[in-house]
Amino acid sequence: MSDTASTAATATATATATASSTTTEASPITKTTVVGRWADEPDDVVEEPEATSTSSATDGIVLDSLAIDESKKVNNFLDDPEDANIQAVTSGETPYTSAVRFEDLNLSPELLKGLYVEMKFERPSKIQSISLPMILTPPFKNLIAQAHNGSGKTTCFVLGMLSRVDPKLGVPQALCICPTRELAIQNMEVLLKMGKFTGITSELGLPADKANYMPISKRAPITAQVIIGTPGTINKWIAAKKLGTSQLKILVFDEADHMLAEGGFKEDSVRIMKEIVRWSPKCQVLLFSATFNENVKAFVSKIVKDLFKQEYNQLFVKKEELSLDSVKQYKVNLPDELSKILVIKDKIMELGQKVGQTIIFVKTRKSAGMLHDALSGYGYEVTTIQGALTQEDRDKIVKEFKDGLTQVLISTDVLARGFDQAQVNLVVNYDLPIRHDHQSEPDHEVYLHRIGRAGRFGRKGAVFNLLCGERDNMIMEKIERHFNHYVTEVTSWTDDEQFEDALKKAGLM
DNA sequence: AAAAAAT
Repeated sequence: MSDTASTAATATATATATASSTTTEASPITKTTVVGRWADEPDDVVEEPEATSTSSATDGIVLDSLAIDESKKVNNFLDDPEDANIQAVTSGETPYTSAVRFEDLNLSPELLKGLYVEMKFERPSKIQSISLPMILTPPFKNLIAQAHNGSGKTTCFVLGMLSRVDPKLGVPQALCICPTRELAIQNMEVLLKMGKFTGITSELGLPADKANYMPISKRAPITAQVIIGTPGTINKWIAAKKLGTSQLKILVFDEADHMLAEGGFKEDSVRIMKEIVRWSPKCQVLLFSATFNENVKAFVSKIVKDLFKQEYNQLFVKKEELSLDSVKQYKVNLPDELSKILVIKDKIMELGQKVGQTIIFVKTRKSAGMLHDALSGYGYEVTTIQGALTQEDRDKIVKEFKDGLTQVLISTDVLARGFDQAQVNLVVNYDLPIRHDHQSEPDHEVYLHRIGRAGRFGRKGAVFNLLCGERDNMIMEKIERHFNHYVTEVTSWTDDEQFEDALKKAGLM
């Protein structure tokens, strides 16, 4: 806990943990047509009895400069109840004012046009209004930013990259590293759309499949201004001197906690950082994710501090406030593994299709295939994605799902993070996510990312966790405790009405 | 008894 705030200035202020936004209770924003506007978490239920006598001292929200502004009523970081659950820790003297409109950000007319015309955004979301001034105000400080799933983080760093690039300079100036091929592609799609009128050039840094393979030595040096890719390929390009790092102005890690986690992509990511800091010591670093557990948070802060030797800002959300209130979570106890398949066949397939698209998460590639075969055998149409498929197949299956041609997608954790499809209203955990070093412990972060595939941008959603046996129940309980979020039980797995009811209560029917 | 990236 005490680790992170070490470099920051130290005037503490608390965020009011008890949300006071009870005004719009009658008409929560449930429309699936919400565009580019933070529909926001509904007002809070009165759960936790005493757990919230927040110890301000340990939370360390430091709003040194902001506090000054506050007296002038310039910023609304603290006044706005909407922002109460994002904690800002700023360093140094730079004052920031949260952006009420995109016009407040000194963006180029081309970029504004992209936001309004192409993206159809209206106003910055919460994380956007807070983080964009931090990203775009000189001196360009590094930023470690946590925000809820589906709250618009991608826009923050894509806008950051697009506005830092000098269009006249035909060399790589912005680099974004992602954990999966799918996420890199998705981020590139956002970049192309948002940057449509800027003329800024970009390229994906992904491994080529066999058909398009070209030895790295024969490749021409990269001249695109923005590169988005996966760590292996980016490292390869840098090592082969095909990707110059001397003009880089901004470096982004999407899903940064995973990118810097032990057993994740830590080594690759650190290598990229070291190479870049060597040639572009003033390069701005942005680390974004919905999750930063205490371990990773400590490491991430340390590496940013040690390597880049610059001031950095931080935005964090308490884990108890990370579950989306718009996504209703359920658990179903089942007598055996076979009934998991039956419950999906009899309940999920029927009901799920009525309320939108569904993603079913499984633990292994093998169980993905087994479930797929079983459901196909029953005559249902499902598609499956996992990392062992060819790149071509992966792209095709994602595209079909995004185009709405398929309704139910079985996936390993390859899509657990970042995958953005507004029509996904239902997530099923066929297996609960568990830590691979301690099989009896849940992987809290993966759980949160998985359920965050539903309820994008304030939309309604539901999650069914399929439990089988004492161990599953224990893991579920640990997850509930960790996020301080009760998961409702569907008591009879054979009762149609209970499932229908659950979806109704989730606001989906 | 592990996902993913990539060699």
